[in-house]
Amino acid sequence: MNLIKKSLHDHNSCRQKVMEAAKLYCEEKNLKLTPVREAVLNMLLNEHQALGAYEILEGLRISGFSAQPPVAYRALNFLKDIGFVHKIEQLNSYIACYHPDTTHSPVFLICQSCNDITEKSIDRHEDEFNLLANETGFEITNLVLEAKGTCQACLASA
Amino acid sequence: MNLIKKSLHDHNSCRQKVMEAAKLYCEEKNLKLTPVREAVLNMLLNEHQALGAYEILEGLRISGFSAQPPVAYRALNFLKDIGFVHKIEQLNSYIACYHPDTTHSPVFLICQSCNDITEKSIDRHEDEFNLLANETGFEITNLVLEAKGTCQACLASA
DNA sequence: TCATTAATGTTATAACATAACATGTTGGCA
DNA sequence: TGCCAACATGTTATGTTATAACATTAATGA
Ligand SMILES: [Zn+2]
Ligand SMILES: [Zn+2]
Ligand SMILES: [Zn+2]
Ligand SMILES: [Zn+2]
Repeated sequence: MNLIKKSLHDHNSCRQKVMEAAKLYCEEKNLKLTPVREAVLNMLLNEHQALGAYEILEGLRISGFSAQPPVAYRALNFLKDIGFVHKIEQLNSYIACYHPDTTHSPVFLICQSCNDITEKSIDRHEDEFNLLANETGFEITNLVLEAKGTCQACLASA
Repeated sequence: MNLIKKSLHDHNSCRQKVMEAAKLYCEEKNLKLTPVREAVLNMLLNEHQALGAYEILEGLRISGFSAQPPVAYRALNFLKDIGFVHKIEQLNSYIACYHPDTTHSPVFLICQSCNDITEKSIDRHEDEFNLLANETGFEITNLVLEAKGTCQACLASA
């Protein structure tokens, strides 16, 4: 975990803000942010990094929830569907989104050295992908954009 | 499988061309395209679609090779490392590359309706990703770019 | 020849994910 | 209130993907 980065922002307030947003969103859409779902989101917000489903599950077990795999996967998929969690495909792991307020195509920068993951965003209507896809009449519904490499901090300390 | 597309090009010659290229490449780089590796590449070139590691394994078993998982994974990883096979992260499956001659960042268009996968390519030095990454001093070593959606043929017949 | 490296064989297990069905909870409506 | 329908959770079992670890064999080249 990138400790420098973690300390550079008011993590507590950032966590609370997103949790509030999630509650509001669910209220508006008449969806339920149940205890399990809230616990999963909270765990991901706390960690501020990608977690595997079985790590989530372990956290749920500790918190007294049922700890069978479907419990974790259901909560993760719910949160993913409403845009508050993204799946990192290359890592088979899940990460909280800190700017879920807009429809966005997340771009993940995954540092292979410190495991820190940065979420960036691209404008879906200006990106190369829709251009590429349009050439062949392909209609995009979902984009997975992940870059592996080395972050600035790790490059500097190498 | 997209039969239209498959029939639109001389698949046999395209397969042979890539296989030749792979042999040449390995010769030049002093790498060995061993029987198992060649069998795996051939299978992927024949199918012209993404296959899971265990489908590959079944093919190997039929061809008389040892059929334990590591056999398939080693061959797939070898072919991936030299750029003749790509992994589709969203599908946990593997697909042959038909233009492995240049260093390229593949972009996959995955049709959710017919399962056809189209590989496109972006210029690594002009793409948005390096711009995004550069902003934060991140150095990219590998890109995963996958779009899910609906292909032209499926859109037309819907 | 003999040491070194690369490749393959083999067993076992880890890690990730879902099917299927039972049970509980909630909220509307007769 | 009693009932139903929809949703959420609990639970068991199993499916799917991938690697660790170590033994064996094959090729390379002093
Ligand atoms: Zn996001
Ligand atoms: Zn780093
Ligand atoms: Zn390619
Ligand atoms: Zn299609």
